[in-house]
This record gives sequence, structure tokens and C-alpha cells, in this order.
Amino acid sequence: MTITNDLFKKLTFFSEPEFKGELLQHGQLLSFNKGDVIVRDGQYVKFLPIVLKGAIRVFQQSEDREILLYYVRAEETCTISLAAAYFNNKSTSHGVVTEPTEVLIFPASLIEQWQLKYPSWNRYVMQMFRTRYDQLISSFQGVAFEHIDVRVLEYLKNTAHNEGSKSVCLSHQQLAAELGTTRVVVSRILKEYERKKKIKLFRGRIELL
Amino acid sequence: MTITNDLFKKLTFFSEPEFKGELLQHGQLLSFNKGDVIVRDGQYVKFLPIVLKGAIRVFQQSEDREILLYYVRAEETCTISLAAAYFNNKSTSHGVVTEPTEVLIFPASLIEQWQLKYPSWNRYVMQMFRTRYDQLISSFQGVAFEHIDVRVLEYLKNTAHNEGSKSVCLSHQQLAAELGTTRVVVSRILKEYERKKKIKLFRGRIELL
DNA sequence: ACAGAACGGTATCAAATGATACACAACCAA
DNA sequence: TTGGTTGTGTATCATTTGATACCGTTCTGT
Repeated sequence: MTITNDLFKKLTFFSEPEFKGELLQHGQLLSFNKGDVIVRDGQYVKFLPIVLKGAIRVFQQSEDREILLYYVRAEETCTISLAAAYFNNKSTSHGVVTEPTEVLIFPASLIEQWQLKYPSWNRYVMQMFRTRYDQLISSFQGVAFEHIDVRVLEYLKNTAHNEGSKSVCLSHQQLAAELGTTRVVVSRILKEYERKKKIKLFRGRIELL
Repeated sequence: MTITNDLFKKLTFFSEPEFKGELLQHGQLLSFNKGDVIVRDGQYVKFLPIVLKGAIRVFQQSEDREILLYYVRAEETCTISLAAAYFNNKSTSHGVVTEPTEVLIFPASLIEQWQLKYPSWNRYVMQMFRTRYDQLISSFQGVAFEHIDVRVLEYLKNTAHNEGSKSVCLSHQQLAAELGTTRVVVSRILKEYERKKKIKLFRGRIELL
């Protein structure tokens, strides 16, 4: 896609014509495939990405497990990159592309000056921080207070709802990675929920009843 | 304390004289005592507080347990209040004063317009979001991946270090509340650490060796 | 067509954490 | 001084989650 007004059909958040001009001037379009690593833990962030299409999965990793932080979808940016870029610090998590993805990137040095010049950009930044913070608080609360079986069901319901579907397509291994537990625990819990007639299990897919 | 230039001896972050004037004009000084509730979960935030002196403990609560999010100390604000206030939403956690505290509050409606007018305020807001974000990410990682005994020791070391002391003054019950576990688990773990000569236990106080 | 990889389910055992109870010591307010 | 409260430590048991292993089925790449 050429970097033209098509861009602003995908980025409806920004309103100032001059700002759009600067985005065109300083921005660079990149395409990624599933599996590409966008952000690495411990890495400096020089450019801020805004997703135009597709998704980036942002997560934390320990020696033998990982856990989902959030997904960056169309019109969103990665707040950890934003926070890191703003103060020229390192990222504190990983970001991997989960489906074909198009991204607009621009130098991180522009973040602050744009905040002072363009209210819609400032509002966007605050909105991103706010949304992620709420998501993170919610996840934190789940991990701290809820049993893993409850979290499994909540995840399935939320994901199905967000996709406007009754099914969720992912393996037990993937679900375990999202929630920071092991594949065997997930298989055990899902089988129990199937016995209780809350879900129906297929290979690579889980249907909510 | 009268709201004069004394204020800016405690708020060194802001540099624009005009901004200082607006803080004096719109700000209001309040004092609180230990135990006072500043923020309630589910409550709208109309005013943003900046702590001048003292501390506010911000935490989440479930039916029978709670867990620390962060402490708001001098020159800091509560990011959850900030996020809630900015978009006129409800707070997602509780804030309670832990020692005699002085706070400057001003209407939340001023946050955004000040961001556009005063770079030091904008930088402050971003800094607050960034700091809290990092803290939350770190706490999340601990809860998700680390055993409770490791988290106990980390908490004690961090707290002692932040206070420039070798001791931490708090009960087992309070430590349990900070970490989202039970008093019995904490007593058991601390006793074991004492046996391993990593700490020394006193009533209401824990000394690091 | 076939070998290897991936997925799912179950079994068994261990470790970690939570629940409940109780006893004792230290502290504090009257 | 004293009674009540708070704090601490231990015991016992239950539940939850993790580790390891194994087996059978399905899928995929050559």
C-alpha cells in the first residue's frame, strides 16, 4: 500500500491535517509475517509502531513459561514500547506478530513534541496508556486472586465475545501460554468443563455452550 | 502550610512560572490521617491528588484478600486516579493513607489542557504512567512466575533498600496483604528464612541479615 | 505413502498454598 | 494491674497446580 490518504482510512483517530502531514513525512510502512519478532525484552525502542492491520502479541517470559500481556490490534500501539521509547529505556517484554500485519513506524523522538502540538495525538497516547493499564490491572487481579480454572473460562468467554463467535481457535498449548500455566493443566481443566457441559472440545478449537 | 512558594520546594518537577501560578490558583491543599480512604474502587475521580508529604497505599481487593499495587509518595500522583480522571471513568482500586499526608488536589478537567500548555506537566504525567506501568509489569511477572517465598524475600529487600534500612517494620498480616496471600503462609515462610539465617524476626519487625 | 511432529488425555506423584484451629507471648488502654 | 487485642508459630488437612511419563490420534511435509 502506498503511504497516502489510504492510511487515514485506517487511522481515524487523528484529526489535524498538519499532523497527518507529519505522519506521512516521518512515517514508514512495514509489513510483517506471523512469527516475526517486533519487540524484544531488554531492547531499546527507537521507533514507535502503530498497527494498521493485523496483530502483535505482547507477553512476558520466564525460564519455562510465558504469559500474555495484551494484543496490539489495528489503530493501536504497544504501550510498553511507547513507555520505553519516550524515556529512551529498554522494553520489558516481547512482541510477536500473530498474523500478517502492517505497521506504521516513526522515530520515538517525535512522541513528546507531537503531544504538545497535536491534541489528538496526545489524547491517543493517554488513551493507549489508559486502556493497557486497565487491561493489565484486570489481568493482575485475575492472576492474584482467581484459580486457574476460572481464568481459563474467562479467557475463552472474552475471546469468543471479542471475535463475535461461539468458538475459540487455539490449542491447549497456546491457551496455556496465554495464561502462564502448563498444557497438561489446561487439558485437564478443559476436559472437566466438557464433562460439565460448559464447552465442547475439538482439536485446535473450543466451542462455548 | 499556606499555599505559597513553600509548595514549590516540595514540587520541584514543574518549571513554568505560569503553570505554578495555575497550580496555586486552582489547587487546594488537604491533609489526611492514617487510615483515611482517598480513592474507592468504582468511584468517579473528579480531582487529581499530588502527594506533597506522606504516603497513600493503592491496592486491589477480593472477597477475602488484597494485594498491593503501589505506594504514592511525595511528588507523585495516583496513576489509576489519573487514568480514571482523564476519561471521567471510575477508579479500579482502593487508596488509603498510611501516614500523615498532605495532598494538593485540582480539578481533573485541567489535566489535558495543561498537557498542551506546559511541557513539564506533560512530562510529569508520562513519567507517572511510565513508572507505574513498569511497577505493575514487574509485580505481574512476580505473581505469575515466582513462588510466594521468593516474592516475600524480594519484597523485604526492596522495602529495606528503599528506606535505607536493614529492617522492615510491618506485621506478618500486613506483609500477607501486600503480597496477596495469607498470614499463616507468611509466618511459615519467614520462620523458615530465619532458620536459614537470612532474616531475624521480631514482633512487628523483620531484620535482613 | 509414510515418518515425524503436534496435539490431547490420562495417570501418578510432588510441591506449594490455603483453610482452620489452637496456644502462647507481647502490647495497650482503661 | 488487668483484660482484651494483636501478633506469631505450629499442626493438620485439603486443594490446587506443576512435573513427568506415556499412549493414541491427527496433521503435515517430503
